[in-house]
Amino acid sequence: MTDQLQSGSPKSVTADDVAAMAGVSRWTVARAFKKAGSISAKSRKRVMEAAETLGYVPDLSAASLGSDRSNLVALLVDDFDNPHKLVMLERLTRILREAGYGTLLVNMLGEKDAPEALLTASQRRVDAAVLIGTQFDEGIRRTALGARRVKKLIVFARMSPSPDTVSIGCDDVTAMEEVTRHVLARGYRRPMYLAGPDTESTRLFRKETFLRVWSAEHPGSVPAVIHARSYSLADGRDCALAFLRRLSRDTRPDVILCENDVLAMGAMDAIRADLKLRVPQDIAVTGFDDIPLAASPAYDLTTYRQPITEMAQALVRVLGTDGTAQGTILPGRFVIRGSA
Amino acid sequence: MTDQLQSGSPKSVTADDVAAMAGVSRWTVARAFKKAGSISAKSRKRVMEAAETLGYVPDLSAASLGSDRSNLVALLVDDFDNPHKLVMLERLTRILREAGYGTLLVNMLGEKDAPEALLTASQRRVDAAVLIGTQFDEGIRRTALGARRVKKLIVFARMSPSPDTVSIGCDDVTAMEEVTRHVLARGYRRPMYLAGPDTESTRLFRKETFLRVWSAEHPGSVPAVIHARSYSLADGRDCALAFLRRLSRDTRPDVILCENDVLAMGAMDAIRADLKLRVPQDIAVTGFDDIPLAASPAYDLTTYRQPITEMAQALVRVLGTDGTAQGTILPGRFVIRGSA
DNA sequence: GAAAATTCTGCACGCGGGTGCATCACAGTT
DNA sequence: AACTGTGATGCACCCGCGTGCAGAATTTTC
Repeated sequence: MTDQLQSGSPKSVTADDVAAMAGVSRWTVARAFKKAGSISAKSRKRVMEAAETLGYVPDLSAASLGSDRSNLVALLVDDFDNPHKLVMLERLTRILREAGYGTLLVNMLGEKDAPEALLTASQRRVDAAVLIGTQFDEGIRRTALGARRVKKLIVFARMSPSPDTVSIGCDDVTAMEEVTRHVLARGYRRPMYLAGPDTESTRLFRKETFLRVWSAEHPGSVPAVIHARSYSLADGRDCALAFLRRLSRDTRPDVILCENDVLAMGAMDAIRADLKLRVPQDIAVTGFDDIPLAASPAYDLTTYRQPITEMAQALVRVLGTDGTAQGTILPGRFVIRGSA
Repeated sequence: MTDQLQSGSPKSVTADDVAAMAGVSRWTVARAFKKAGSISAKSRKRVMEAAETLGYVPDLSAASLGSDRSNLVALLVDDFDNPHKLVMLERLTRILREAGYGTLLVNMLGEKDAPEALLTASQRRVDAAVLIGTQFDEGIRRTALGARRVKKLIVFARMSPSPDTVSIGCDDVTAMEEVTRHVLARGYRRPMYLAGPDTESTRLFRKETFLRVWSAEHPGSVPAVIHARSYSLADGRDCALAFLRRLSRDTRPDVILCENDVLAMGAMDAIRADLKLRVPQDIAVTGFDDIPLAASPAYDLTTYRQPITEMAQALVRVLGTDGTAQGTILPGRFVIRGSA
């Protein structure tokens, strides 16, 4: 029993073995495994039975050598601090697998690492490289041009302006309009915006939309905007605290709109644990993403849920498209809870 | 620019192209790319320069066809509800990549799906399949025996009794002894244990260790043990609430030890939001894993950190071992915060 | 019932590179 | 100057399957 796993069968079973057993040629075996293969029902049955008893499964890495598609997509992630990434990974791996794709998970260690990360993906002949909520894409795009094996570059949960990448994301503009209107309707007067790192490559329109809608309603008033060093709980807390601590009761904001839930939770930690204030009575907070913990009574965060499932389905559609595919922008859902 | 990505170069550059440019044979090119290749410094330099200008990178899926190793490992995950998985994925993908391995992320949708999940992995000729904190492994082990292409089956962050799998995990026994002693030292008298699903295949020794240590100190007293339906925030909360709600101030536990942080947070939500009690004054709570949010003041959870980095390094070592490798049990670190 | 239109089926060749061995060049020996 | 040992290099063959096409087996048509 012990070594069955190691040396159960010296060589793995190939299409030839199945062909021999079924009394057909290797190519007929291959046809039996393609849904569109022109093959008689009889021999397909024979082949499938032989494959079953032999435990044969086609070798995809060999298959991708001959054909020009591997049914493999690389998921490039650069920020594992955000629990929302786990939601995305779950949905993407599930839906991609159901559509017949394998997923290669590549950890981008930093901006300088991006080209190499893409390279390792291209070495596996991926059908597409998907940047998941990545902050930088311009440099990556250029290396993608170099790595000829990357056939498609897809930006997921972000909007890329590059003409040769496909973006699939949530409709940030509509979303943030809704959030801002809600904040306006609740009568808040001194808003503040807590954004992520202030890099020009960030392609979110949340901040801009908020400022636009707010200013339209309150001409002349310019909300404060601060940028956290990273999208992490600790940085969100530090950043919010550093800003709020210097303000008096009258000058401090009465609502903080945050670029995502993690920053929002950090801000809530600062407000409650550090400043000993209450949410939402003293300062209200909104987030973005609706990560699982946002629903916990410990935060009870008003936030906006991205349509991850629909976005993943759109991704599958793009993968199936041969030519130049269209990007997709999908509406999410505003989730009102107690924090604002 | 737009279509460079699509059709930049009709065919990708192969070792032959590099060989032609460097004036050597294809095999010399291959040697230049292996660290141990017997090749003269001069021709290696020529080859590398040619490869550089041509933008050549060896094709790993072709390489894995010829050799018997693919430098690819499959990560099988069945529970994306736990943020701790994200920590594991980050560490594993990082360290595996640094060691030259690619990672295939496979979402196991449920217990019945496990065999098929393993199959899809084996179709890519993975060097190993790693079960990450998976609840079931016995059934999987059997299918692994069937799927001859899976050369190694590794159980990560769990202990599997199967002789033909390699387990890499945290020393649960020592860990839980430490947690229990801490609880004892703090003078708690009516403990309760909140465990995950009660399946026999769960290979954690936390519950058993807690009961053993506690009973040794308090002979005769048998702590209550309840099982949540899943390792999710909501189930932890529901389960804890259902149990606690029926108890009076005198009979309810004064400390709840939870099998992981997510359950602990769920329990804290039940205690504070539902029962309007305080943590730790009314009921203390401990977790396990030390997920990032455990450090937030909103939970401030006393917990135990698994040595993920060391575990990932141990995994790399096992992958490099050709014969039957040894499992590894590593010590973690007890993290005392305010919740207990 | 024969000819024509359709399936089926088999095959040569290729994908990009690995393995093991045979060959070759060059340095050191006698 | 002929000889040997060692490292460098080239080559045949293989990995497991896809593609495109030609030949065989059916089915359809008149």
